[in-house]
Parts: sequence; C-alpha cells; structure tokens
Amino acid sequence: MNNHTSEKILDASMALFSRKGYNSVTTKQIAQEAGVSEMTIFRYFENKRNLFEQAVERFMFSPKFKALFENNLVWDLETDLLKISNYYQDTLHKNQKIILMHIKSDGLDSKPESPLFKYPNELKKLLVDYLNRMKEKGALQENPEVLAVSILAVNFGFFMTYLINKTLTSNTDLESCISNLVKIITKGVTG
Amino acid sequence: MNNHTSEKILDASMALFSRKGYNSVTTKQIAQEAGVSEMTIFRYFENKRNLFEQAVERFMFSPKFKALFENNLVWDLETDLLKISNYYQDTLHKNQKIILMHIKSDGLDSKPESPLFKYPNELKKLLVDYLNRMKEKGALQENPEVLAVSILAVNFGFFMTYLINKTLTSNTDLESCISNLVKIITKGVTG
DNA sequence: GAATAGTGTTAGCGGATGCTAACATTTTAC
DNA sequence: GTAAAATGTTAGCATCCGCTAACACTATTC
Repeated sequence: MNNHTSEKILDASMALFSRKGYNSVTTKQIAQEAGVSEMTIFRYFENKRNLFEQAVERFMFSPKFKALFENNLVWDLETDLLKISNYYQDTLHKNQKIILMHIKSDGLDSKPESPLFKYPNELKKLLVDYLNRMKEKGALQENPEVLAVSILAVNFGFFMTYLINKTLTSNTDLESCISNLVKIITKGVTG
Repeated sequence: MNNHTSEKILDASMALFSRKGYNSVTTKQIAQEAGVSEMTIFRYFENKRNLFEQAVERFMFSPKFKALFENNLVWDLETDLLKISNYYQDTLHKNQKIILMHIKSDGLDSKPESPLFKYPNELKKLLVDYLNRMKEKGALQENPEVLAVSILAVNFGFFMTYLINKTLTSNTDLESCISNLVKIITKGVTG
C-alpha cells in the first residue's frame, strides 16, 4: 500500500466528481487524471462507490461552531456577526468541492449528514440562541429565527454566487462585500 | 404529430433532468416517466441532446428587467428594492428547474446565455445604474456595485437555501424573510 | 369502412462503463 | 542482488445506453 498513490487517486476523484457529478465521471477518467492505471484504482478502493465515499471522508472539513460561539464572541453585534460569517464562509470554502459534488450528484433533498444540511442546521440553532440573548439585552428588535435564516442565506448566497458566476463578482471581492453587508445589517437592525 | 404527447415528454424530461442532471437520466427513464414508449421519444425529438435543448427552450422564462426598471419604480429605496427582489425571486422560481439542470449538468463556468449567468448579469447592470442615481440623490452612501452584487447574492442565497435545504426555512417563509431583510438593508444604508 | 397518422413492441447494433483475471514489469526493502 | 510489494498491460465479460429498423396495433378522419 502506497499512501502517495491513494492520495493521487482521491485528489483526482474529488476534482472530477465536484466538476461533473458522480455519474458523469468514469473510472477511466479518474485513472488518467491521477496518472495511474485503472486497475490500481480498483486495487485500492474496491469499487467506484467506495472511492466516492472515501473521497468525501478524506476532504470533509468539520467546523467547530460550538467552540466559536463559546469562546470567540464578544457580544458586540457587528463584530460577532462578522466573525460568524467569516467562519461560515471558511467552512463553505473548505467544503466547496464536497458541496458541489453533493449538489451535482442526484437527490437534493436527501442525506441530512451531508455538509449541505448538517452544518447549516447546526449553525442555525447556535445563531438563534445567540440572537435571542442579544434581543434580551436590547441589541436588536427583529425576530431571531428570521434573522438567523437570513444571515445563513446571505452567506450561502455569496458563496454560491462566487462559485457559479464569477463574472458577477469580478470587480468586487467577497470578503469586503460580506463585511460591508454585515455592517449594513447591523446598522439596520440596531434600534 | 400529437401535441399532447410531446408535452408529456418535455415535462418528464425537465423533471428528470433537473433532479439528476443530463448524464444521469436515460431515455428509458424519460419514456417511463412520460408514460410513453421509448421509440416515441426519438420519433419526436431525434436524439437526447435535442430533447434537452427543446426542453430548455420550452420552460425558459425570460424576465423583463428593463421594463421593470423603466416603468415600475418609484424612487423610494425600500419599495423599489422589494419590488426588484420579488421580481427576481419570481424569475428564479420560474426558471428553477432549468437552473438546477444547468448546475447539475457539467461545466459550471460555461454558456453565458444560460439563465444562470444571463439574467443576473443583466439585472446587475440595471441595478448599478439605479443605485448610482439614488446615490446622486443622496438616498444612500454605499458603493453601488458592491451593494448591487450583495442584493443579487442575497436573493440567490434565499432561493438556493430554499431549494436545497427546506428544513432550514421550515418555520419561516421566504417572502417575509426577504421583505424583512430588504427593510433592514434599507435602514442600514440610508444616512 | 378504408386510409392514414400516431403509438407500441421487439430485436438488436455499436460503443461505453464498471469491474475482473492473468500475467508482465518496475520499484522498494533488506 | 534477490524477494516482495506495487503498479502496469492486455483481454475481456456483463451490463447499460443511445439509437435504429421493421412490423403490429390502435385511434382518427373523411
């Protein structure tokens, strides 16, 4: 077992699966992209489905939202929302290929353990709690759940817009767009 | 030529292509979903690629952004942004299946005539112009291009969030989320 | 009720795909 | 330098997919 070889195969799989979706990628293509014989793929990974699953496992980044909320917030709305947004953007970016892979590979409304569902739902709960406490403190008036969903959607929107339509954001970098919008929202939400 | 039959086939194609992507759908599946013999498909549409293209043509909704900007705006920021957002949401929803189809069918960064690129880019230009004029009138201070990209991303984010992860928005309906966020943004952007 | 258009059925071709078997070659380890 | 481990090569099998051909059946039209 050569670690380097299996890495090459996993890299190539992830690249191709995220570009074209599971069904549209052939093991022959993966072999070529990895610079490896097709046989080698089957020797290491048994079959295509298994390769797919190991690739997901290999490249999944698991964010630590709980730690973020427990240790890194300062109870200033703009500062915290920006920190949360940035960390979520980081998560989305690191899971970019897996997310694309899942979107492109069959059923959208399945697998709650996929990063497409698991992390946003986790983050939503924490965010609602946070916003509830901020509301108690009088730092905002909005409905916390509506606001939480909005913040998640905003971040996902920037992420997908960047992924899909780079011409749209050509003259504008994401990071400043987001910090700008967070500032606007904070201002619009405070008193 | 029976119109009803070709409609059934087009409907089934769109349903399946948008669920699974072009390559993952077989003509046999389409035939079954349409309740029709596979042969009939080829009699009507020659080949699979052609069926795909006619399905896109059949179901594409072309928004009239120009008319919207020329006739329906009242130069009140919140009112106008809400109207623009709602119309864009409507466009996204009506093109929902085509958008999914394109996302799931191969290259993301291709075909500028796809509704994924064409309409957002068109809308962006009009929105930047509008915001520029509003800025001249003193109705906002932000950078118009950054704000325009943000508004588009926000809308696309709500749309995709709803499409992909309906549990996230379970207790919250999109429309009120959007009008709420538009209100917040307007407030945060004005003076 | 005969002619015609629309649809179904069956069989199959050529090519691709996932995957296996058997053997040859190269690389690594000691 | 030899044994063992890793990888390549070639051939091929079973299945599926897009698509065609030929013919049978049914509904519609006049």
